[in-house]
Amino acid sequence: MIAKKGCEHCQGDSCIYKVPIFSSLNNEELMNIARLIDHKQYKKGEIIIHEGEKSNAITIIRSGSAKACRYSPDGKEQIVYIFSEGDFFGEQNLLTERTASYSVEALTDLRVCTLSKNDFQPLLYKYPDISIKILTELSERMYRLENAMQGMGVRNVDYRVASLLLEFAVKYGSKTNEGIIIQMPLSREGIASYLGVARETVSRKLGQMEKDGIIRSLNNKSIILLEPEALKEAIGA
Amino acid sequence: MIAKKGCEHCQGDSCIYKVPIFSSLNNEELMNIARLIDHKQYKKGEIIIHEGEKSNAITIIRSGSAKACRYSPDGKEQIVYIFSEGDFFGEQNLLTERTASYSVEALTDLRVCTLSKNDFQPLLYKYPDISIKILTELSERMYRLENAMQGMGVRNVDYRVASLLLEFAVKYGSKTNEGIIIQMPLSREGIASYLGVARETVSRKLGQMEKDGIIRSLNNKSIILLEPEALKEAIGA
DNA sequence: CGGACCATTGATAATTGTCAAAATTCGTGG
DNA sequence: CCACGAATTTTGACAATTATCAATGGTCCG
Repeated sequence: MIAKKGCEHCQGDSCIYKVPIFSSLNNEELMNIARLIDHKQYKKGEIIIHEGEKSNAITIIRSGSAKACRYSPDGKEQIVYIFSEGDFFGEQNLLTERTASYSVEALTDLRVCTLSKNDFQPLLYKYPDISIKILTELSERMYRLENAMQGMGVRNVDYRVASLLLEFAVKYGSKTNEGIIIQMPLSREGIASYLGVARETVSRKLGQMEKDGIIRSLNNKSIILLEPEALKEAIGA
Repeated sequence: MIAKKGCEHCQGDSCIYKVPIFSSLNNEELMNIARLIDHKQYKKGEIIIHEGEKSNAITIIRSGSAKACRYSPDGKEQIVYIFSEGDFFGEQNLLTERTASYSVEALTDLRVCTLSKNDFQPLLYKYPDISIKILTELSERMYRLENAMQGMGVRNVDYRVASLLLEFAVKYGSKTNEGIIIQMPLSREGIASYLGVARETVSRKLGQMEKDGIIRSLNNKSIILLEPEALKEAIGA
């Protein structure tokens, strides 16, 4: 991990310009905040926070992606979020005294901004819009968690795999004349750990979908959705 | 459902005095807000919001409890939250244009306060503390959802039943010399739908725990935890 | 007391997890 | 650019867990 104090290298390209939570502020306000921000870089595989650790900063992703996960005592991993550019984490630490409820690990090389608790809290009072943006974003995340909970509670694995592909198609997909090509942020093992099933089960389900002509797997990191409509139907949407 | 406009019947006992999200305000501020609030009552079993409906108010529970649930097309229910006194819902509607992501049904007779979107939004700007209180509460809920997700993803049913009993022991339990007696807010079917398993499986697991001397079921609505420590051990805490 | 509703139990089936082995993919260094 | 070894993924066989269906037994409340 490499850290840089302040924003002297950003030259108007600071992360705060592209982060939704600051989007309601004007230029001068942004400049003031920019001075409070530290920049850091991580290599793929590096851990940014450890579950259970005390942290005193909010971290905002400038580029790259990361997974947030929890581990059970027997070592099983459950991925709870996938963060990409513009997403933030560590906000719990700003409000409560709770330690991190998940670990965050870089899925790619990662550039982030951090803002310490002491610097951040006054901003919430000074600019109520920031709180409201955060509330909006947390609502969005809760919606996803509720969905995931429902998926794991009452849906079978086919449904969950289909949901995941559609979710990734929106976030990491681009249209081609053959279908939607998805740059998968997770390995098969990662997918398994996101859906709460065994790695082998993911292989089998994707294999079946490929036989059925719904998807085509180019390699371990990209999948083409040949029949997105079939997936939407499978999840009843 | 019975509705009363304003707070003329509350006589200083308005819900806003007992609701955490307003706890940072002084008396005069509370009085001003009290005038914006409507009171409503529901009978056990009544639906307060339907999933998918548009709603323009935040609802705060004054007394009683309610379940928030989602239904899949084949009619399976997944309970995502259980709300009791002081909890609120509908806050998504205040910030986004999204329709309700879950239905809410009264588990007991219920008294609630509601505050309309139009009245509530200005408060967030006027009193940043309210946003912060809501953020804190949402963080709490996300923590629970993340836990639930992990439970459903990587834990077996024994673990989940044990977690539920411990969760309920804190919220709905009282100490006796025999153990902790829990007034269960949910039927066996409700427990099943909260944990994402079949009703029969819950019966079997609780039956096994009773055989093992860990719990004693008094009737369908109350359970005594004879060996809370055994449960804590079962969840690895 | 009776009837409706809810919970339990048993038998069986379906789905998914686990373990082991083979096949593929990936990244590095020549 | 190719080849090689490591890592990841796929496949198969089997086991374990839980869902489902059906019947029985309890409980609650008028």
